[in-house]
Amino acid sequence: MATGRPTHTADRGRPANRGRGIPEATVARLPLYLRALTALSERSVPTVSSEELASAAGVNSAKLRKDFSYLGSYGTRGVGYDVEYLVYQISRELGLTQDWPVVIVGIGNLGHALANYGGFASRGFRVAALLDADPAVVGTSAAGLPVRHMDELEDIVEDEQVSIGVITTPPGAAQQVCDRLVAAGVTSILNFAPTVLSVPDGVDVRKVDLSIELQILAFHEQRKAGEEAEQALAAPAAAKAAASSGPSSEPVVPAAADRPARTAAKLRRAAASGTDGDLPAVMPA
Amino acid sequence: MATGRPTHTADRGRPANRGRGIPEATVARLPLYLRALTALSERSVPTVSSEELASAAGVNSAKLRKDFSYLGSYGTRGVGYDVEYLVYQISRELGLTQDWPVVIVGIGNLGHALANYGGFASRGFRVAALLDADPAVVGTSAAGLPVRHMDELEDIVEDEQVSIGVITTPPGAAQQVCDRLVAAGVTSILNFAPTVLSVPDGVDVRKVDLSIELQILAFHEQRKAGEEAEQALAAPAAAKAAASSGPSSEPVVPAAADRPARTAAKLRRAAASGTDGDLPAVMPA
DNA sequence: TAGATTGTTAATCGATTAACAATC
DNA sequence: TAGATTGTTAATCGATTAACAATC
Repeated sequence: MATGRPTHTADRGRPANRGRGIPEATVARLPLYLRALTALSERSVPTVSSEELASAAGVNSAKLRKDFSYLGSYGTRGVGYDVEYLVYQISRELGLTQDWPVVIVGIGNLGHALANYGGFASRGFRVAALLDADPAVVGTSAAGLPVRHMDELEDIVEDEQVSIGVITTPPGAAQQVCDRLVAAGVTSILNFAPTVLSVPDGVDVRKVDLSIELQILAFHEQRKAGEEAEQALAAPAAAKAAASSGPSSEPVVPAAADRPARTAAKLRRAAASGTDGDLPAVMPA
Repeated sequence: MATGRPTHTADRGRPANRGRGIPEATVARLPLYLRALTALSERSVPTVSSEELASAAGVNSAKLRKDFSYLGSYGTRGVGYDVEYLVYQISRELGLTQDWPVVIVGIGNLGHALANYGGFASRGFRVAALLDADPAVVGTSAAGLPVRHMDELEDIVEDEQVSIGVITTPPGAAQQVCDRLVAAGVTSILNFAPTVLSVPDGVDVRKVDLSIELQILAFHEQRKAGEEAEQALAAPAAAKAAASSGPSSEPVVPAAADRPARTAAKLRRAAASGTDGDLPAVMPA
């Protein structure tokens, strides 16, 4: 495959960088832009600048323009982007102009929640079937659809041409369900079970993992606590230094000082944790 | 802040690269390693090599060793890593050795699912309260906890020293709920509503968005369809060429050929979509 | 034309990877 | 010691960002 990038031409509708082109990071942001554009479209806003749209999508405008440059030249200098046209182009790029039947396997709390999720149907995705292995659940209904038995998985995938499967089973069942989905012909899997799935080449897996997200937040939260503890310790000395060096417009203790309750909680945590170099409470056996 | 990296020392328990150190990409993988290590620990496996652990976590071993090098030198050359010790070190690094009270706001299907999520409690996270604005929901219970009214939010955050909030409200309510959480002292938010939240500096937001994940899968799925269509078109010619160039051990049409049903579905989709340069069905007004 | 805004460049930053010296 | 495996280096790759020429 050629690695040379084609020279850019500004003709509409002929993307500059098709083929192996669009970076993953850009693909991951296209849905954000699309959502912001859809909101503008509903308000009948005809055009939008990169600055406005970037702000609505929560990114900076340089990144947005770079992202769009991978799709082609869909803007007008001095004016901005045509909202409707961009909605269409991004939808097409993401494959949302076609119908994507999806099966959801595992109809517990989470499966129910997903079946009822509104944003599902709105963007080309259609719940083709809900499946569960539990006879007590099979035959009930969720979001107006009957829950069918796992035995029907292969037939449904074939009959409905399903290429996307959503796994919301308990972790122990996830790999087995994944294997059956893949064997039946599914090539994209969205996995909500906290398990690493192994799949053959050509099958995409994305995972959504509540526990991981919380742990990442906890990491940063702990770090904030540590920083505020340091600031609090440094504050008296700094205040003294500031007092002796005459009037200053800069506050001595920023941000943290005006949120006493929060800081108190964090100091307590910082003291309780091993953040500041305590000996580990557990050592290797 | 000093940018010079301290020289690495191999003493246990004194991480080489603390402070502004650990890259985000590494932080995001620590929970994966921890999960794999916990499983090994439950099986009483005493030590594990980077190769084995990487495989269990679904990454490559070079990446894993690089990741661990940011934490310190916790392995033993020629032997591997002590499972229990590493569980402790990663837990501590992530802040999981302390208690993290969490509030969940919005007790619909998804809120219920999260309240019942087992992985929640197991790793230092504790559901401090379930909150909802709907009087019909307030007073019911989920996962053994009563659903309380939004009015109690501020008191609960203060009393229970909550620093992490989970938003599972409809999108229209998310920003407002977020503002209240932040005003009450919450500094980390996990957002399941499909909305861009704006928060002041010092507050972390992570989002989980089903719709975005599906759209990313659809993008790749569409691309697969396009590629298989190209292969199918190229196949007859390639087969002819191969036939005339004598015996060969390489298959002419790889992968796609042995999954006829799937390929048929994709060819249909490729034909239906604008992938191959059809004129757009929608043009700007 | 003058003002506005895109699309592109180039510099910078951060993440990944393979290879291997250090060392258990 | 010989074999195994870590921790680190350095090369490479991909993503971000600011700046600005192109141009509407």
